Amino acid sequence: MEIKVAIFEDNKILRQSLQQLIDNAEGMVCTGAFGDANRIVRNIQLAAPDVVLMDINMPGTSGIEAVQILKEKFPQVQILMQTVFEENDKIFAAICSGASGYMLKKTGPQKMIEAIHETYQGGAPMTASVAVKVLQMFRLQSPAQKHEFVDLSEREKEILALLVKGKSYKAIASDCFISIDTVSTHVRHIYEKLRVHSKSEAVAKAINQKLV
Amino acid sequence: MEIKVAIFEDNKILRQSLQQLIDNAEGMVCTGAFGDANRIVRNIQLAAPDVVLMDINMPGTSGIEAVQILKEKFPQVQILMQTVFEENDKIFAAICSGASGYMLKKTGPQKMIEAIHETYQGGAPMTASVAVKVLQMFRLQSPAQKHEFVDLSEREKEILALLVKGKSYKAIASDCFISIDTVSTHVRHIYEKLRVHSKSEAVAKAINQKLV
DNA sequence: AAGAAAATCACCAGTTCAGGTGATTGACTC
DNA sequence: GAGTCAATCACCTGAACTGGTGATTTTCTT
Repeated sequence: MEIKVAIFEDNKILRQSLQQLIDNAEGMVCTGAFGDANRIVRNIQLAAPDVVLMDINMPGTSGIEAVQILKEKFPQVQILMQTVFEENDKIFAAICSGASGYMLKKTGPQKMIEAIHETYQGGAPMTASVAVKVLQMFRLQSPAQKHEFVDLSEREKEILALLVKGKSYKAIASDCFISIDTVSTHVRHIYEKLRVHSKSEAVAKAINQKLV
Repeated sequence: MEIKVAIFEDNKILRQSLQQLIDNAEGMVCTGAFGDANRIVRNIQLAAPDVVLMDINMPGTSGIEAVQILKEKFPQVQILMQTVFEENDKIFAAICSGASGYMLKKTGPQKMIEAIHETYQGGAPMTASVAVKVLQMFRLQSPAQKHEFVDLSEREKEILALLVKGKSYKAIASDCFISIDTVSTHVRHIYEKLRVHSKSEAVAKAINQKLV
């Protein structure tokens, strides 16, 4: 069975050459080529593709929005993003929206065909430079916190969590069935352990260090 | 100039066949092949490689630890991880420690040579299944929050940032060279826009939605 | 059984905050 | 030129918070 591919690309020349490339390739066929993503739902129903080639910059509905719509309505369709520039935030947004792969347009035809096959098989083809950026973003996101080892008691953690939610001492007292003075004492202990001196510092530290 | 490659791999057969593969390939040479990462600093100094092939599971110093050591002492060396299994946490740890690429051992020789070249050129070669896992992890980590689009003025963002740092109105007033009453007014506007009613709620929202 | 730690309560003084009203200036828009 | 909005300042009240003291009970460790 051939892989059915749909193309969304506003540049007519590029769109037609992609269509040719795909139709001439072994094992795949282009079932639709569109200049924008405006009537995407209907167009996808018409083309019934396995894989979608999606340009990220298009007039009207952007490629990113299109991915979100597609992934919601046709989650089985695999999406391969195409772009000229390697913008961090675009890459980030596309991946989070559910794109499977991310190729630069300067990619050669042979590599492009390979990428489509890989996408169809559930892979995640990425242009080298994009892969590097993804790993970089990955590293930035996670290792931020060096757990300073704050040893809060259960009760203190509970109260800290309520503080983070924005509750007042009074509300916490009633939530925990304790007096407001007790809350105040716990909070003081929390401040000592976190080495802070206000509610907002405590909240910031709690979130940043994932204590809650 | 040939690419100098060092191998860390506890399985002798595999180590030797990798060495042969590299020595027979165009444009690269194996300058060291080691069965463990125990004396890694000295071994790296001896081999002076551009690219290191690192097995993730080794007796003694693990591949992950070795990556951390290498990236600290020889940050210019690119590291290509090799493993039999696709364990999420291992992949995660290797990437965060600074590995450039991540290939399964079942990868064919031709692909392996390509991956080494790509690593040397600053790329991030990944076996398809690994790339998919990375993107999955990526999606899990970030998309928790739907940016509610809060339109704070520059001044308000500035003050919100100081609130997050745990500063009091008085401290903010003196930092911004404005009166405490003005701070209070700005804070009130911030609360309205964020639809919160206390400093700690505002701080929590600011951090969670990355407004600062 | 002694000691430590957690959880609870109380009182208190001074500070800070939340939210309400009202007002001025300058920049930008229609 | 009228209207809007950001930024600024002022005054006020009641509520909330910070941090200090001291004390009791339960639970866990040694």
